[in-house]
Amino acid sequence: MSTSAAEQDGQRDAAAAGVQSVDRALTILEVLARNGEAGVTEVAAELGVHKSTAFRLVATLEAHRLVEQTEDRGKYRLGVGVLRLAGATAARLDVVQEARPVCRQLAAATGETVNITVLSDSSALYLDQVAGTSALQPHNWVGQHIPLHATSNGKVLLSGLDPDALDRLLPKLPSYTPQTITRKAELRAELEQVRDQGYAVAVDELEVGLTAMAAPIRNAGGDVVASISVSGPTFRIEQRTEEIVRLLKEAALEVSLRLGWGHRQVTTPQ
Amino acid sequence: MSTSAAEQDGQRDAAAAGVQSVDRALTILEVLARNGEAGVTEVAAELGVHKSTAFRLVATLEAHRLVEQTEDRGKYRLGVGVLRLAGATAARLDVVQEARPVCRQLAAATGETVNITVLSDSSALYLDQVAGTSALQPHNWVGQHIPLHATSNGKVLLSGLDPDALDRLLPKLPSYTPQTITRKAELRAELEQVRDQGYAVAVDELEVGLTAMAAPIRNAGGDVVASISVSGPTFRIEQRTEEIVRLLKEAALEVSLRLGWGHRQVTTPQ
DNA sequence: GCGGTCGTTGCGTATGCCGCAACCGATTGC
DNA sequence: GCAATCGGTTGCGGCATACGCAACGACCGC
Repeated sequence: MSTSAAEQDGQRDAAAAGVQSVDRALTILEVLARNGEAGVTEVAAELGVHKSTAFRLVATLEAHRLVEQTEDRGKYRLGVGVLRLAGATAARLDVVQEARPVCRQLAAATGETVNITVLSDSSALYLDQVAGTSALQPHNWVGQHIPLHATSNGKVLLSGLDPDALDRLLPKLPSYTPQTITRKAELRAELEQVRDQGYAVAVDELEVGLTAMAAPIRNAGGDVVASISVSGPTFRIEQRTEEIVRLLKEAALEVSLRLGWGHRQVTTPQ
Repeated sequence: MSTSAAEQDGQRDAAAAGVQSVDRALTILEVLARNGEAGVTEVAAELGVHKSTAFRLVATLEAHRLVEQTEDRGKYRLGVGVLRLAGATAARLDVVQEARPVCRQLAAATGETVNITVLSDSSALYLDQVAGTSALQPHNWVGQHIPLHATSNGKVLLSGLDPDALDRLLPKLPSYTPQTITRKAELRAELEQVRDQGYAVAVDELEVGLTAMAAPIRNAGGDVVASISVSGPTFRIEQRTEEIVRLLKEAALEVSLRLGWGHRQVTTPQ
């Protein structure tokens, strides 16, 4: 808490973080995640600490392979250690564990990219991705937070919540393309339809030319705990919607069954 | 330094880590990645520090969402923050970029041409090539689409797919030389062998006089995302297969590690 | 070549972390 | 039902340790 006269950015929630040096080190990771690359001086300025302090912290992170420097004398960026940790994290989540073989098969059957998402912090957190056979990885979404109202996964996740949670999670509905749903009433109607038909569609709503379809994954209690989606270029998807929806719903059901859904009386009120 | 009477595992490289508390915190992440879950007491024992120290560190990690505690009785495990960081890392991950220095070294060590390929549209797409030291140079394959069943790279890429994808991708197996595999059953057996031994060989199967060997490159999820190969005139390769295979597998492993392939035993409770 | 910037390193100091011990809630044994 | 145990959590004081300072070498651009 020294130099309480930190004039630059007062909005940093510096307090309430137990160990100062660790907190600073982890903040460095977040800075690197945000900026992609950063030098020691830049990091030091962002933390409001001395250059040498930032360097020691970065060096410690580097010793654990969490960051790496681009060249001998260069900037720093996130390292492979992060990916190892992420692999262990994903392996721990039983949703991912159970869903992975199903995702593989779904990706093979449709030829498109398959994703698993969960609700996290008012957005859709992408947990896993299996690339389709068509081509190179279009985009790796894993770890990204994506708006709920502009994606098929998001709609599915929202459809599992009680209606008033909608206002709490999504006070506003920003627009990304002309197709993005921006009116609450329209979104509510859409979610109602998702609940009815058991899947969601998003055509050009997040990105023009990108279409995705998603279905809910339920746990033993019947709650929607995750969402599984198939996505690809609109022109490839739109001609095969029925087939993909069928495969998608089968896959979602399969994962739900593995998680224990349907094995006991479901007590969801109508 | 606390009393390093931690008798269990002496191999901890305690020294040479700049900031002590940060080093300990990051070690906690690694412990959690390895064990899946751990309590404060367990973590403290593993680090050789006091319970309270471990708790502060874990609490700081928790404030950054890198760990989270299970609701019931307060064990800790890796959190979603790790996935966010991984998303930022994966965004810049490029197979070619990560593989290039390794390819260079492999080309120098073997003196032969090294290639990187991925699966694309039912064939092997050559992404990168590093020429060997020999004067006798093959042509540049980069950008070419090459049949999957007649190349070592193709076999490796196929070996990462589920069996029924084979029929979809390769309805027919055209012949290029007398050595080309043209029967599905034979190809299946060959792929099985590739999976077992971790590399593939193709001798005179695409072009008479051309031999290639390839090994799989895997991403964090364990999928085969690319293939790396060493190729050259049959007469030069055939006498050094064991050496080349060893170097090749080392190189493939190195690239896989850079892409996050660090697979760990997960001791999830049954 | 010269000023500016960046990553890196030795050093002294007081800052912030660590170990101690006690607390609390839950679970177990008798 | 009570005591004993175990595991996570918290106040406190001493002292190790992480920090800021300043200087260095390397690089870049004017």
